[in-house]
Amino acid sequence: MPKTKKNSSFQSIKGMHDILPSEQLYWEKIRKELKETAEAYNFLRIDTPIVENSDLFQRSLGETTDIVEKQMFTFQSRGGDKLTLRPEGTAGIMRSYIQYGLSHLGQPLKLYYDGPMFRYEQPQAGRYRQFNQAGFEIIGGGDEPIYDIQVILPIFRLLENLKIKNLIIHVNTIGCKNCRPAYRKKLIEYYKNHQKDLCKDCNRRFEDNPLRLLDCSNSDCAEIRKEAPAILDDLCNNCHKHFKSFLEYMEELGLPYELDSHLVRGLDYYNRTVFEIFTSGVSEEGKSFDLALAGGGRYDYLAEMLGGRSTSATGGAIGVERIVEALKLLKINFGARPKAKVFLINIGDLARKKSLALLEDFIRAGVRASESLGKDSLNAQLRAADKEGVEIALILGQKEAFSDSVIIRDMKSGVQETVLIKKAVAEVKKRLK
RNA sequence: GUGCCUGUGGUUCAAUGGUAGAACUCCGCUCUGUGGCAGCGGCGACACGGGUUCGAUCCCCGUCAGGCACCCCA
Repeated sequence: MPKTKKNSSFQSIKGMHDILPSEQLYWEKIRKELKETAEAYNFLRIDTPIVENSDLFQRSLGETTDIVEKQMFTFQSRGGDKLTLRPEGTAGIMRSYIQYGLSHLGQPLKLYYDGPMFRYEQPQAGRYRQFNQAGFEIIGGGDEPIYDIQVILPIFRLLENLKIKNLIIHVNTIGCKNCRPAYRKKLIEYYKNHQKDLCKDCNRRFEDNPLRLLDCSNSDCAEIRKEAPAILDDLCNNCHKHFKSFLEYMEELGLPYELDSHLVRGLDYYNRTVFEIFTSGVSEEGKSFDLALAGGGRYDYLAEMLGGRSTSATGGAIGVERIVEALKLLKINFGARPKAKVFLINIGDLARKKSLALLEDFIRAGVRASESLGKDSLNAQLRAADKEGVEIALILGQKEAFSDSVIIRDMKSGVQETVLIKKAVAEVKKRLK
């Protein structure tokens, strides 16, 4: 047969990765911890669609944010609606909250979720175009800082339970609609005099999003920033009290935090408390890393922005791929997948027919069993059994098939015994004890 | 979107301006009813397109993909 040369083959879309069987242990563990943590802290699960109206994100995230300007996967439906693959989880949840009047479920309402998000970005380490976030939201019930803490706590505990070390919570406040505009003005005022010394990115930020001037890493800009007004000095009374109280809770709980006056989140819907959680360290290969694992903040204006009643809210999300990345860097493993205990070997047509039914008996009895029905030789099948590391092999050959019996072979000792097929499950169970 | 680096079997790596070799994995045989070891064998690759050349996997350009950094963020 002449070989046909493939001149094209499919591969996954840029920035969208497969989670292969070899990685699934991480994901299973994370999902399990997420569910347990969320339930321990009384959060209710919510799942919202992956696709929403583009307007939902435009209005909630802000027209001039990077996400809306250039990172959304937007398309038109056959009906002509402009739709977008969700770039984050909060907007959809708030939409659902308003749509179904979820305030009736009680206030505050604590919700959690996890699922894929989409952003059209340049992929690199720990950054994908399709990625998974797990998040916690607390909606309604007032804007007390204790709710900010109640979002940070489960996120932090979840990371802790996954054995991720060196966690540090960067916190800041970005004020409210009363004090932020004044501060913004002051900031612009200050930077206007230094505009010519700023890097070109900062000149762009100056126009679009002045708060972002605060986290440029350019050394000249950093120099200028030293003298820049700090928002902490310009908070209104309420915001000041709010943040102070928030910090007191952090202290009280002994959570490792760091005041980071440059932390300003990119999305418009945030106000007051903002936070990001990092882990850092040195991998076994000697590579040092500093990973942002989670982030969030208060978003008291979002409900109104979406046409709902004014409702306080706060939340945060974890980047699941980032966690997997951290677990790999830290060489954290969670044990192996449970293996099959029994391997069923068959030789000959009659035996093969009977072995399938026998396999069913084991599955129904809750004994993990494996087989290699496609192989013919006893050797090959024993080898396969050995590779799977089973304790017991069942050999169903022609002779046995005729007498409705089967050989039970202890793989370690090599001791064998022939029993009737209908007694096989019971006999094997006895041995596995 | 920008800059730098990189694309050779499933994986990790070689070699070469005259179309490629190994290790591991996988499959088979030795062993047609008894595994692990060993020996032997098999499947399997130059990302794609164009250019230079008698001839390109190698040199050049483009595309795509990956890595890193910026931007931004999870």
